Amino acid sequence: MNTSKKKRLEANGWKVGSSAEFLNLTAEEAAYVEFKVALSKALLHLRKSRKLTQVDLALRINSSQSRVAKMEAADASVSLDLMLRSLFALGASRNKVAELLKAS
Amino acid sequence: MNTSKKKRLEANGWKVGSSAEFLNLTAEEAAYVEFKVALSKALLHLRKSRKLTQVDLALRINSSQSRVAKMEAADASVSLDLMLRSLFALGASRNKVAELLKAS
DNA sequence: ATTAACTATATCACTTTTGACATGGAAGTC
DNA sequence: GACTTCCATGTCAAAAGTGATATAGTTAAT
Repeated sequence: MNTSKKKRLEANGWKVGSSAEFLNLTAEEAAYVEFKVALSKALLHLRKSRKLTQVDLALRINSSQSRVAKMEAADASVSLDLMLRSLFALGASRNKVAELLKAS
Repeated sequence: MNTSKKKRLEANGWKVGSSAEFLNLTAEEAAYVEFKVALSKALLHLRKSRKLTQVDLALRINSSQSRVAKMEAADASVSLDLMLRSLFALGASRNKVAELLKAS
């Protein structure tokens, strides 16, 4: 990973280790981040397809517009739990979610 | 839902509402729980197939044996984040996880 | 150029999740 | 029985995630 990418990740709150520890974490950490990004895209698309605003969705899940925005930005401060709960709140089935998660 | 099931869920820390609020939450909450259970089963099977003990896995993910046990029990106190991170730590790919999540 | 509607980003008190630890139970070995 | 290995469950201080709020940026319409 180059320095600028590392900087970018760190700037968004992602912990980026180094050396051996870094190498150990990379594969699973990368998978985690990719997974989160896939969820964020799915969320955005599903929300749009439902013709809802971020505020609409926030109300449905008892959250706030800012949190929805962060979910869709795959921000490090949001959990996969919240993102998945949101997808389910938008009516996505478990199978649908599984489908959405497949690598593009 | 009958009373005994409700009691069981509550005893394990699941919040079970009632009346209208209860009805609203059911579908997505059910999807969430089913999702978590699917992950817990996948975790158990993957760990076993790798011939690892709960302690082994705990060490790999910088967690503890008790947390792993709770993950495999789909305990309410564990996040999907931790469970997914664990799956990735066991070498599961995003596609593999998507596959595992399909309803049986 | 204003206004209105929607989204992005930052901060913070409060809540939930966490690893660690303790302990008990189950299944096997000697 | 005593010992070992593995898993289940409870508790708790510390860490991470949360909704709320504020505010700024964007897009479109009049």
